[in-house]
Amino acid sequence: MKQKINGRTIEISNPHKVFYPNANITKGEILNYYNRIAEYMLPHIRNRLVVMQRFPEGIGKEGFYHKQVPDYFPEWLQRKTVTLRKGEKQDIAVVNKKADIIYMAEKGVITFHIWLSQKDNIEKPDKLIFDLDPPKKGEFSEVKFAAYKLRDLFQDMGLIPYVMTTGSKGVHVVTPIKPEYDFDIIRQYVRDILTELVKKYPDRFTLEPRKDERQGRVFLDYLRHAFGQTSVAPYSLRPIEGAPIATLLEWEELPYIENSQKYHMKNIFKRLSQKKDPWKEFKLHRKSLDI
DNA sequence: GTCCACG
DNA sequence: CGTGGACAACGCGGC
DNA sequence: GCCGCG
Ligand SMILES: [Mn+2]
Ligand SMILES: [Mn+2]
Repeated sequence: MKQKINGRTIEISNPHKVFYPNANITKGEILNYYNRIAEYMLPHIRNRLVVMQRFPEGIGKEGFYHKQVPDYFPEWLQRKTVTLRKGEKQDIAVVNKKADIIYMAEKGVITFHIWLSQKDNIEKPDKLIFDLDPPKKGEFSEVKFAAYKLRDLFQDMGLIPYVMTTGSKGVHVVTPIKPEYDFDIIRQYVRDILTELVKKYPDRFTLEPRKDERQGRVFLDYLRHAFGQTSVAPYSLRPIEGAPIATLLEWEELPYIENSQKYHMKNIFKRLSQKKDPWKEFKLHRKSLDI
């Protein structure tokens, strides 16, 4: 079977292979999903380097993260050569068009993880991302409490924070910024800010990286702010039964969200047909940080 | 999903 | 010619 | 340097 997109012909293999065993979702359905969702994804993923999380045998078998684009990927898929901390070079995939998403999905990519910077300015992130997860199963309300506190914090700084489910356990609070500072500067800056917030709520928040030291507190994960680190792309599927999706929200919806997997392959298009883009103004809301 | 050494 | 097995990430914090 | 973590 073949599909033609953006003038590229993509050969689709094994469309009937089951990728989500429990729900019986096939590779063909995943490709159909990415075909339909691409227009919503592209504004957020375009011009960014991506790490592919691949499950060529479905989520019932082991998957892997894939950064170095293999030579057998087509020449039309853009690579960006980056130098790792250890000095080695790596050719990372860049998403520019719908065909890029579909090609990667054809190669078993279920989840797209994207850089916080764009391809022409890879050293400088254009958004802040804080990853908030429940300290224990079923404590999503703690995640929401943390999200609101971060929202207030950034709004008070004159910034415009947004919120999304990750489709896994928690949420991301994402704030657009002008790409003016390197990752290391940003990370130190946000860490200092969060340290103050933790002082205010020492029994609910922590910056402790070791799980067994968190003691029921929400880890305010700021560690995505580093060169080469990624976060899940908007509208990416997750490799979890039920095919949950990282979904952009309005702050006004958050009170009614009870878990991170509320939106999934079976209900997302109903939502999209009823709701205007909750992040429509995201790029317009990039502000300078006062560092 | 693709590659390739090996039978 | 067919196929089993190899392969496909990395940066940060803290000890 | 290595482990836990995402
Ligand atoms: Mn998370
Ligand atoms: Mn295979």
